[in-house]
Amino acid sequence: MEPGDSTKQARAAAQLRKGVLEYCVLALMRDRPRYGVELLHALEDSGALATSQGTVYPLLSRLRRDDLVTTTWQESASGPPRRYYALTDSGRAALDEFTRVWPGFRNAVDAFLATPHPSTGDLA
Amino acid sequence: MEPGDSTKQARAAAQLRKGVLEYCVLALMRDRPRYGVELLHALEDSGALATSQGTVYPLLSRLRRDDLVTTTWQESASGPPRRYYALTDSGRAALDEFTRVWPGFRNAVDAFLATPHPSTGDLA
DNA sequence: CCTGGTTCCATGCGATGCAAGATACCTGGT
DNA sequence: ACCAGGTATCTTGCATCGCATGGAACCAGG
Repeated sequence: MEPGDSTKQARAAAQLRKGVLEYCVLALMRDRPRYGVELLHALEDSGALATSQGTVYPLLSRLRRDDLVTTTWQESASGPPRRYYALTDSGRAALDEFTRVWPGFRNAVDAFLATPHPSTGDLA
Repeated sequence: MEPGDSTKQARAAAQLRKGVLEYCVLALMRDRPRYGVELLHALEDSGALATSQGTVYPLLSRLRRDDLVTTTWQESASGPPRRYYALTDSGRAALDEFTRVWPGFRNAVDAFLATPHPSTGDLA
């Protein structure tokens, strides 16, 4: 996906990311603290959720503002210090919430796409 | 889900809807033309994608503006006339695009949520 | 000193969902 | 004729979010 890509497919994928990215980032921190570029690379590797720094850093700022993550600076062997992001209790709760909500949402979309007649309610 | 609901769960679901609603509405028109309130009820029935008129009508306006749907007025036996929305070729193409993109996206999110270690790339 | 790689962050724009309100049509009761 | 209630459409203003762009700081090597 090149930067200047503005095809319909890219547009659909872009809209799709909205709101989900936040929780995928939280999920990445579930095991251990991560730093910005690390998260960026993990999202890139996933393919469908690849994004840019201009998206991740404001997102991380919001997470910190809402007390979903805490941060600690840590020296790096090769490069400037890294700011590591770790889940707070609120952050873990939010992630759990999302994990509960997601399957229902996913199945609903699957139903709309799969079924020829996703049931308007009537059958007459 | 009450109107004034602002719990974390509702917030997560709201963010989730972004970008997906458009294509679910298109999917609902796949078989036959539908009118606003009909679409609204179908979304309500799905549970996870329930929304309000203030969301659906601007969305339908955008779809019409982008030539993804065409509309025709039709009398109703009980009530004011209804504006029926039908897919255009572009609309059907957009729906197909989304149908192609969605599984990859869905699986990516599933992977992030399910796996304890969604692979930062390293395995050492 | 200067180039290049790594890491962080802020600004401005466009798009989207939503609450709230406004308008119009039809039916039925008084 | 009048009014209330349900059906159906649409608009306005707000908050949020993803993203392109640009900038700043730190380290290593030539």
